[in-house]
Amino acid sequence: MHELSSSQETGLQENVQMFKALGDETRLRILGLLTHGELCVCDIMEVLKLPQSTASRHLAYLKNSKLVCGARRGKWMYYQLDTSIPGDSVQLEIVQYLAGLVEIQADHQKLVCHLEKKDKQSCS
Amino acid sequence: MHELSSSQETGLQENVQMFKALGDETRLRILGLLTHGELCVCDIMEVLKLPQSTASRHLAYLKNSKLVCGARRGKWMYYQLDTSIPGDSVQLEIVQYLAGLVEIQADHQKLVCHLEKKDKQSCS
DNA sequence: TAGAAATATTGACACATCCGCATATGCGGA
DNA sequence: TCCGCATATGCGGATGTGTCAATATTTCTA
Repeated sequence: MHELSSSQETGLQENVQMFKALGDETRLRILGLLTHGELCVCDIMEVLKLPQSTASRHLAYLKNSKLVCGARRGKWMYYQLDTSIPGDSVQLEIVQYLAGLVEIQADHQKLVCHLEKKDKQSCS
Repeated sequence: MHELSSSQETGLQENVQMFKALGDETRLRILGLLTHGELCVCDIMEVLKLPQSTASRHLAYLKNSKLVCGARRGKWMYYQLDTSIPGDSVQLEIVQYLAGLVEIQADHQKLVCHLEKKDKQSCS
């Protein structure tokens, strides 16, 4: 038995950190892309036209804020929305809300094109 | 007739601005207090122990980010959660989420005490 | 074990942001 | 119209943040 009320354990500071992470256009767009599923840094770089260090930095920031998580497979780091985010959390509500924004949808379209090109290359 | 998809009109930049506003502990606590209803700057100052200019600044920031709105009545400025926030919006979800955090609930308790004291003073 | 590819980190710069004092403004009452 | 209260704003200093180039690290492969 713990406290008697309040279901969530997250403190105010962690929420501040999360919102700070959300308070940047590039990071919102990255989150939007990750709605699509697991992506590696180079996908994000190319779709959003970011220099490598910038992409990597933002992903580290998002990871630090518990919004995304990453796993290395071989040379690649694959990032995705943090798998520990519960289905009924504000975090998820926010991400789904973002996915509805036109700018994010446009990015999503670019991502689809990018992934298709990538697939074709590895096939031919 | 406007666009064919996407119900909301808010652009990415406005959302960035909103999240920036949420990325500060003091502002989150102010929003928490405003869950209680309309408050004037001095209430917020006293409950959160903030210097006047700081309180006023944060309120201006929140107003600018469309999270709160204010109206002057006499010498006092009364702030409240922006009345144009729809009932099913992310903004409201976020504010309700905040209201569940222990730190915010503690502030709320302090506010209640503060308001009681204020009432007693004007009665006696 | 050397080298190449993918990613992370560091360093420097510009710029935004927070804070609180001091001051300005808006408003009501004398 | 002058004063005082509630609030807003200008300003300077300290700190935080985003960006990108350069460099370090990790991992695979030869």
